[in-house]
Order: sequence, then structure tokens, then C-alpha cells
Amino acid sequence: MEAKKILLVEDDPNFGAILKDYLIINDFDVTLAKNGMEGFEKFKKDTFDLCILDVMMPYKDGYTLAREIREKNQEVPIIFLTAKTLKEDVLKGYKVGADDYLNKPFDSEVLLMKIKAIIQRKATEVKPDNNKFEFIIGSFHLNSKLRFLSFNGQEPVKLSPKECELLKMLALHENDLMPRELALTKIWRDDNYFTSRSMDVYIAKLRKYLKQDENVEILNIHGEGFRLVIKK
Amino acid sequence: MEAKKILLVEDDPNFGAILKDYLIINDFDVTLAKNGMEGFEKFKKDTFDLCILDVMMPYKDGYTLAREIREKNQEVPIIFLTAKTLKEDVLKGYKVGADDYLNKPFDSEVLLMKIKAIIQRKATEVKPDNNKFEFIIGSFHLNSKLRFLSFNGQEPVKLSPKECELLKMLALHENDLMPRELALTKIWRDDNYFTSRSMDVYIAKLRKYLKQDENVEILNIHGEGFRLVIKK
DNA sequence: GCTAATGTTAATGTTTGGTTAATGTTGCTT
DNA sequence: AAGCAACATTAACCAAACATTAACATTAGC
Repeated sequence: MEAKKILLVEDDPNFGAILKDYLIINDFDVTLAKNGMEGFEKFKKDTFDLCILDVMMPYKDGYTLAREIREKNQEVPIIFLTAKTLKEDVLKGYKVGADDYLNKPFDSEVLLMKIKAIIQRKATEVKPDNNKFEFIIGSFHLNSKLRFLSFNGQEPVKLSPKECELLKMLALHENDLMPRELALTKIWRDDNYFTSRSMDVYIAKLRKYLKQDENVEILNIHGEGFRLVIKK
Repeated sequence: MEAKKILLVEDDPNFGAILKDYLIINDFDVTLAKNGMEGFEKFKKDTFDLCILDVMMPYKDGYTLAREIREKNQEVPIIFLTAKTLKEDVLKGYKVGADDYLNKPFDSEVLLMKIKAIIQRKATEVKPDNNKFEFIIGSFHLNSKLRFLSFNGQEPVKLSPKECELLKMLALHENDLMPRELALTKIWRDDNYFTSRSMDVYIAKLRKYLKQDENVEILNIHGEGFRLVIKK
């Protein structure tokens, strides 16, 4: 098997180097960055199977970096390293979409188990074509990378991140059920009464945009989800 | 959203009860077992979205239970709770196929985040789709995913969740007895006088829909159940 | 003919969704 | 630091969809 690529962002040079070597010995392909800024640059230039981020870093902390990474890529697993054991930090990490959390000092073998478990998990997941970013929706054209939605080739409207992700998810299930739960867990990363209401607000916004083309419609399937119908 | 089912196996009755209540408050459907034996019995009798196992338990410890659970089900996520913080234990847990690991005392909010993260992860995984959702019933066509029923390819009618599930269950027993009890326990999740009457109301509704095709009929088998007859 | 089960319709109760506006939040600009 | 702009969440209100219960009629089976 091809060596898995890990992005390691750690500002302590000693600890960073040791951890990097340890991971290399265990057959990973490791890229080390010594701060959030550099970490993000390296992230953009390559494709990684996993990111290990130190939380406490100068200039740009691990959470901020994680948020930036998540904007570019919703899939890549993220593990946080932290010396602090504050509850708030852990919760913050999970909200940003962490896959796991490790307190320093930690046992290297435990880290290794976690890495393997996470990579294994990702391997078994079937990817719902995530690189696709251009969609034809009736007479609309959606570019989910630039977050542009244009009608009949006219001047495009800019969509907010949530609007865009939701429309994309609907488009990926064109004419089929897009379960509420799926959008909530994937886009909102939480599933409760309020996020659900928030989603409804976004559905209303999308309907407003899509009103221009009467062959395009978002239908509700009561209690289940929504369905983007495109009449031909 | 349907409440997620959690199997909680914890031998300390006080701690178990508190944790159970906490999870219930947070909208989970919790089954508490007070030892490994009982835990396994309950596991076999129901379908859970998550198992939380105490490691230290009399008769049957958490690892042994986890191994048994894994034999029956490779999918269900498992979280271990342990007072010990020994590396060996953690590794042992991961080997048995744990999804996460928590040291007592732990913060309840952290546990909650972990539970959410894990359940969310499962939601994203694509399940082996073995459930049929398209049925031909005489000149009707039922799509139980979109909850559509169309007659002779005409514009489909929308069915309510209960209507749809009931018709699907009848269709699965086409020309054969569909026992009352089956529908009541599977669809209504309860079997008493009122749910039974409710079901009769739904049978009436379905009959109204199916009236269009005189070759299709729902017959009653007194005291037993119903039978969806399709004359050819 | 009597009783329990079923058929049917309508009323009542409950949950979910549609929509608009107010309120938070965050990062950026001046 | 104040204020702005963009976005997201929460609130509030209403409507629609759905489910249950009630009430009364009918039927099966003894």
C-alpha cells in the first residue's frame, strides 16, 4: 500500500521532529509545518490523508487552521494535540470537526492506534463524489467552488457557504430524497431542533433563488427530507 | 428525527442511572444493563446505534462483551468507559474494535460530543442498500422512499409515512397474510387497543387509494390480520 | 342474537415545515 | 475601539401534514 500522507503542524521544533521521525518509522509520509500559516500553505499544495494539529501555536492556532482546512476540504480527518485539558477546548475542537483529540503528554502507541483507526475508517467510507463542483440545475448553473449560481448564463449571484453546500447536496441527490439528517450531520455537523430550523431557513432562501425557473423545485418529504425536482 | 438508541452497560447503579438520565435529557433512547450478561441479552433483542460499555464489571468485563457484540455486529460503534488509564487497556480496547475511549471521571459534555461525532460519522457511511423500495401493486406503482403511489403511470399521490409503511408491509406479503401484530410492532412500535384502531383507520385510507384498480383489494382475515390480494 | 372485531368518517391533538424578522457572531475597515 | 458587512442562528407566528381518538355503523363467528 502507498504510504499515507500526514500533515503535522507543531510549533515546538524538538517535539515536532521527534514525532515526525516516529511516524516516518511507522511508514507514514510526513510533512512538518511549524506554524498555522505554513501549515495552511502546505495543505493547499498537496493532498493529505490526515492532519495532526497542535492547538497552541503562535499567529494562527490549531482551531483557526482547522476551520480553514475544513473550508477547503470536508473530508480529511483532523486530530488535535493539546497540552491543555480544558473542557472548552475539547468541545471547540469537536465543533470544528475534529476526528479525535489527544492530550499531551500522550503515548505514541496510542496515537498510532488512533491514526490507524481513523485512516481505516476513511478507507471504508464510500465517497459521495466530492470533487464535483459544477452542477446544471435546470437553467441554472452552480459552481460550488466559487459559490456562484447563474441563471441562463446571466450574471451569477454569490451564495453564502451554507446556501452553497445545501444546494450542492440537493443537486447530488437530484430528483431523489436528500435526507434531513444527512445535510444536518454533514453541513451543520449537528442534528437538533435549532440546526434543523436553521436548515429550513436556508431551504427558503434557496427556493427564492430557484423561483426564476419554474421547472426547478425543492419539495419536502414530510419527516424525511427534501427533494430537488427538475422537470425536463 | 428519530431518537438514537444507546445501550449503556454499567455495573455501578448510581453512576449508571445518572448517566442514563443525562443521555435521555439529551434526546437519546437509552437502555441500561447492569452487567455484561444482561448487556448482551439486551443487545440481541434490539437494534442500537451505539454501545457504551464499562470496562470493569463482574462476571463479564467490557472487552469480552465487546468481542461478543462484534461477533454479532461489525458496524455498531462502541465507546469504553474506564477508571484505569493504563496504556495496555486502551490498546486492548482499540484492538477489540472500540470507536473511542473515555477515562473516568470524564466530562459529560465531552462524552456527548463524542457520541454525536461518532453517530454523525456513521450517518455518512453508505450502508449496503438491501431494502427494497419499489413495488408493483396491480396497476399501481409504489415508491416507498419518495412515498409516491401512482396509478397507471399517472401523476403520483403522496402518502403519509404511516400509509406508506403499511402499504409496503402489505406488499411485502402480497397475496399472503400480513399479521396485525407484525404491523403494530414494526410500524406503531406498540400493540394495544388504540394503535390497533389507528391501524384500521389507515387500512381504510389505503383502500380508498386502491379502489381505482378493482383487481387490487385489501381483505381482512378476522382476528389475524390483512391480506393484499392482486388478481391477475 | 350476542360479542368482539372491523369499517368508516369526522374531530381533535400533535408534529413538522414555511416564512419573515430580529438577534448573534465574526472578521474586517476605518 | 466603533461600526460595518456578511453570514448564521434563533424567535415567532402561522399553515400544512400527519396521527390519534371518538363515535357510530357493520360484520364475522360463535
